Amino acid sequence: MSSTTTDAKQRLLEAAIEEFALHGYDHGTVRRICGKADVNVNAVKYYFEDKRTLYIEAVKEAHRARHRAMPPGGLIPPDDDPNGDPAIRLKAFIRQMVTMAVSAQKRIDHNHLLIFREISDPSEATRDIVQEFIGPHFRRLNDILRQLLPKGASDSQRHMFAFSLIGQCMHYKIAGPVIGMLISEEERRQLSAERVSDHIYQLMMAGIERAAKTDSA
Amino acid sequence: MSSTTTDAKQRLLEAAIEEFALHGYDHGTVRRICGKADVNVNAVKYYFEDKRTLYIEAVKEAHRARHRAMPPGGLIPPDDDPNGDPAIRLKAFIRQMVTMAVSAQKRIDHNHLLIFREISDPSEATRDIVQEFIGPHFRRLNDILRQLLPKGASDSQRHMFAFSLIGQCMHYKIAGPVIGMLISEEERRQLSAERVSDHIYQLMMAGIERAAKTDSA
DNA sequence: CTTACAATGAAACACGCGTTTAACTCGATA
DNA sequence: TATCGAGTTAAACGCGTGTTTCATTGTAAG
Repeated sequence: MSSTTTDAKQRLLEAAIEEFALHGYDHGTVRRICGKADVNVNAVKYYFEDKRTLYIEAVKEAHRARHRAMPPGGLIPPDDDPNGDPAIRLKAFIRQMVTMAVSAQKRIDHNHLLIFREISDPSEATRDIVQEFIGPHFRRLNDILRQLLPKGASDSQRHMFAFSLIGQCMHYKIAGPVIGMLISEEERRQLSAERVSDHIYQLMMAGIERAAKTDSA
Repeated sequence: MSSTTTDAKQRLLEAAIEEFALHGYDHGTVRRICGKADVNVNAVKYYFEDKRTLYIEAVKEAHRARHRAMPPGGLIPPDDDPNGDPAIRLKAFIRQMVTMAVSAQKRIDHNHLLIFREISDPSEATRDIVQEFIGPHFRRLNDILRQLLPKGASDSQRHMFAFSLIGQCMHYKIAGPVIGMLISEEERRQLSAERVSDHIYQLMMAGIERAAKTDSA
């Protein structure tokens, strides 16, 4: 059995996910990764040729790991019925994304962190990530919005709504440190995933309803 | 006359703004900066002690430069009357921010780039930047929102509206590359600063009006 | 027992970085 | 003219990085 080799490679991958999620590709060092994985620095060349390849494989592994451990609370909820109430689906979508954005600090989910980082700081692997990982979610969001927006809404109109939603959710993660400097710590605690996601939901629904009115007018 | 010294220091600052705006603090190298400024590497120690101080001074200079070259189309329009129609002020605020976000590619404005980078990728200087530069804009936005939102709206409620606005605008810059991978190039061109800012304005106003209704109910 | 080979380990290499040192230039001043 | 000091220059230092080399281990096959 080549159990040890698989173990070492797997440990290396998981350590890389954590390292790159916390520090990004550039700031992440192979020495720290190997330290976490308890393997020699040479292992990265042995198993992955170089740092760049290790990173790409780590992102892919993070993707696979997320699909493996989907329930409960996965990104694509198993009960997201395409024929369900689109408003409820939208609310759930927002809730999940905000939770990812604001709660990634306490319950550290390196797989999610890595994806967020890829979006805000693209690397050579971003094209793959977008196609394999982000694309499906973006299409699902667009499906929901298509049902909610008036029939006459154009693709670009719908996409702007999608970007508005995504932008709001991601802002709490990306600008997290700056937000912490702009408001008091006490108020920061009040911005729970529940409150924030509800706010975004109300805002989106209000905009959608307005679009419906101006469209019919 | 100490014209040459001032020249060298100024050239260093401007080169640093460009370098840090394009590559960020970590990726920016003092050697490249000195190359652009056509000065010796030691000049950064001579004039600014070290890289970090040079960076902070560069950001401050970028701030000053923006205020110097304010009209036309500056971030804080000279005609932003605190007593003017808050809806119009909001529209202008959004328009300016979106313009910064989407047009920073063609007309390279290193000063703006530097600020955006500070928000999405904080450095040691971020605390200063937030206090001196971002804070005033954030407060101005909150002044506008305070006039538009119902009296009973809490601080955190108003702040969430502010973050929603900022998040939407910044998303077009931060997730620019990913957006380019999600939609066609033709549609990408359709997302002009005018359309996007109008969309965000409509969305925000709809949300504000809904808040007013639910508040009075 | 010997061999073969995957796996590991320790050390060094080559490079770029920020930083520092020390020498040099050159105009102002006494 | 001699002196001083601000400005500038070239070279090196110390460090951390990704990467490479080469020796060593452990295990399975011949």
